[in-house]
Amino acid sequence: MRENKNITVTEIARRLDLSRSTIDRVINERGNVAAATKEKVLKYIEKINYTPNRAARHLAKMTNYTIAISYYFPRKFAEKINQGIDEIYEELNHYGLNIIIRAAQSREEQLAQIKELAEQVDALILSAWDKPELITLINELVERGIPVATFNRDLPGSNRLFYFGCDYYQSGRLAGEIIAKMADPGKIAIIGDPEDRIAAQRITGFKDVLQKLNDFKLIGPWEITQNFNLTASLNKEVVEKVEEISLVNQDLTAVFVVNQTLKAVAEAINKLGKASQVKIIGYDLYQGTVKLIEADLVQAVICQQPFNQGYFPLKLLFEMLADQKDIQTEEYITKLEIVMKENLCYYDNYRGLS
Amino acid sequence: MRENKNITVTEIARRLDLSRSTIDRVINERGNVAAATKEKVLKYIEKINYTPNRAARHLAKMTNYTIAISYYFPRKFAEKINQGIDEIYEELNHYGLNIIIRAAQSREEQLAQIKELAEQVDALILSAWDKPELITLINELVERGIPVATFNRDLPGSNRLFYFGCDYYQSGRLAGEIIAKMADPGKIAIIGDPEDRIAAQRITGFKDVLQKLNDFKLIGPWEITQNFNLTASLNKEVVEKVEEISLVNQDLTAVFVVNQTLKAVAEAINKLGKASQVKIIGYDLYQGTVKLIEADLVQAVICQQPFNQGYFPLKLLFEMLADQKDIQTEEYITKLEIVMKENLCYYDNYRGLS
DNA sequence: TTGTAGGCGTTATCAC
DNA sequence: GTGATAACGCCTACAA
Repeated sequence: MRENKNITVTEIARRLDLSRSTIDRVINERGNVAAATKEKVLKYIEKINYTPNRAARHLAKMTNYTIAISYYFPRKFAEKINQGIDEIYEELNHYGLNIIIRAAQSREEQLAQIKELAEQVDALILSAWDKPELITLINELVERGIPVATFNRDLPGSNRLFYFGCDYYQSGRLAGEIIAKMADPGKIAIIGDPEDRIAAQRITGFKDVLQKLNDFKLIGPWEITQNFNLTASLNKEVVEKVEEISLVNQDLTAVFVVNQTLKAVAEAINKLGKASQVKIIGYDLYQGTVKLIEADLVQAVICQQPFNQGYFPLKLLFEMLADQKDIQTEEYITKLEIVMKENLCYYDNYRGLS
Repeated sequence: MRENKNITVTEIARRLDLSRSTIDRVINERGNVAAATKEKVLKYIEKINYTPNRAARHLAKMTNYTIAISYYFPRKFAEKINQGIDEIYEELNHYGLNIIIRAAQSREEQLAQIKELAEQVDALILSAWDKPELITLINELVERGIPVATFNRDLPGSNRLFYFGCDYYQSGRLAGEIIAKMADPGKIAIIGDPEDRIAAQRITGFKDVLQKLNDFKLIGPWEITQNFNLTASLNKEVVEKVEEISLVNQDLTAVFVVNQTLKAVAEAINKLGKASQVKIIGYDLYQGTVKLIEADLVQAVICQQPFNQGYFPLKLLFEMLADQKDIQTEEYITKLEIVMKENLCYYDNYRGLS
């Protein structure tokens, strides 16, 4: 049984025969309290397990914090992030949370936006590509006392307060396990850009799981540049590349797609009539992915809780600013979720909770 | 950009040249307001999109609601439920939420507990087995104005306000899909008690997915009574049954375990040296399940967000009571999550968020 | 070093 | 019908 004792500062003051402000001084460490008094108050507070009433505190302080979020994501992924942002805004705007969202269309635009945002916010949350210039900027902000957190993509080398997102190495391992359990013995092609830090981590994890199994031989990775706005020509390039791979490797039984070319890859395999023979695994739900899973062209996709990635960084930072809550860890690692046909309904346009 | 406008009742009163009380009467529909005045106020409120400050409201109302939770679960599952309960208590106890948890050791004990709880709470949340007596009791409570919600196990035929938990039919379908993707062609044994409503739903879903595939033949279900405290003798009974099934069906390639006998089943298959040939799928993480997955004796397990099942029913009911928020649907369906070796770390002793 | 007083935005009670 | 006025628990001057 958890019960609200409802003891107030006034009540404590009455019982200890002191004034409310003295209690307040002790609680909020404002100084100017006799050692003996302080001791007495602390002891009593400890004893009755007092915690200040959040509603009253917010009301009295009338704090107002503006937190900005900057990212550069594919549309469908951004939508899910935004759902999380909307939810936490709904919960906390009455306690003084203001949010600025800046969705960039390119990496360059993003850097400019962050510079601009820095002047008008109490905290910053961003998902950005590694860039020495950006790291310097972030460290400057932190120096200036503006807390910065990263989400989805961490920024190694920077002094960001914490990272909220998935473990990409582990997500590679998970993909490896799924393929090992579903694919027939044979060759597995890896599609992705190992120049990209995150893709590289995934590929490493993937290899670590599969290389010790005798059933499979890994080929690739084939570099296909990561691009959110898959153009027709790029799409064609992917299709041709996959066709070639499949032709050269007749014993191809799986494709591991690390970037956003999942749709093109699946279409190529399907066109060759090899859909039932070649298993395809990828990441995240982008435009078109849903249909591929429904059509059994893609066996599974690994997701990383985009809703939470929008929701929690804001919550954590706001509670730090407004309630002096501590950040518990510098890495909040999100769950890796396996999405297949029969649980797809919970990930695509899911209007349920969390 | 989402920004806090911070318009107060006092401000509205000033602008409309009325008193705060009048504004309050309109907002909270207390009556005694001239039609014209009311109209004017409503229009203005609509225009500026006013919503009352939650902190101030909580402070002024000083509401105090006690919500009780009653369940009867295996230990490890209950632990996860409790984590969710703790979290929401942490968040809302300052706004007047008190919680009573009653974990029963048997169905009979649970019924008695619910009767007792009914006298001292503002709302009730329960996960209980179907029982005409219980349905009558619940309906009585609802009649008396005490909202009742179900979680994990719904109570069909009752007037509960909402159900929060998973779709068991769909969880059966998902198990079917996983097995279809992982198992070699052959026979699939179903272990579970079809007398139990939930097991029956899972089995139906499972069959609906697999029966149309030619690769597999379903056998069973074998009734093994559901029991949370798997005794040594029951364990032995399961092992013997599985050995027999495996012996009679040499082309057994998968076992679908609907109840808590997962560990016994896996041990039996392992003892027969058929672990690599026979894939095993089950539900939830119980004592011992983790080790089975790590040892590749169980391929995957389907989970249903136990944390959320503890967290959200309380949140929803409290916000209904304290903030007059509406319950949006009478069925909040939780995600079905696939847990395998490489994402097991996020489900077992996971100290991350959500 | 300690105490007093007023206010945050809302609700509730009373008087006009 | 309407308008004062006093809470709720905490914080922040300012006074003693």
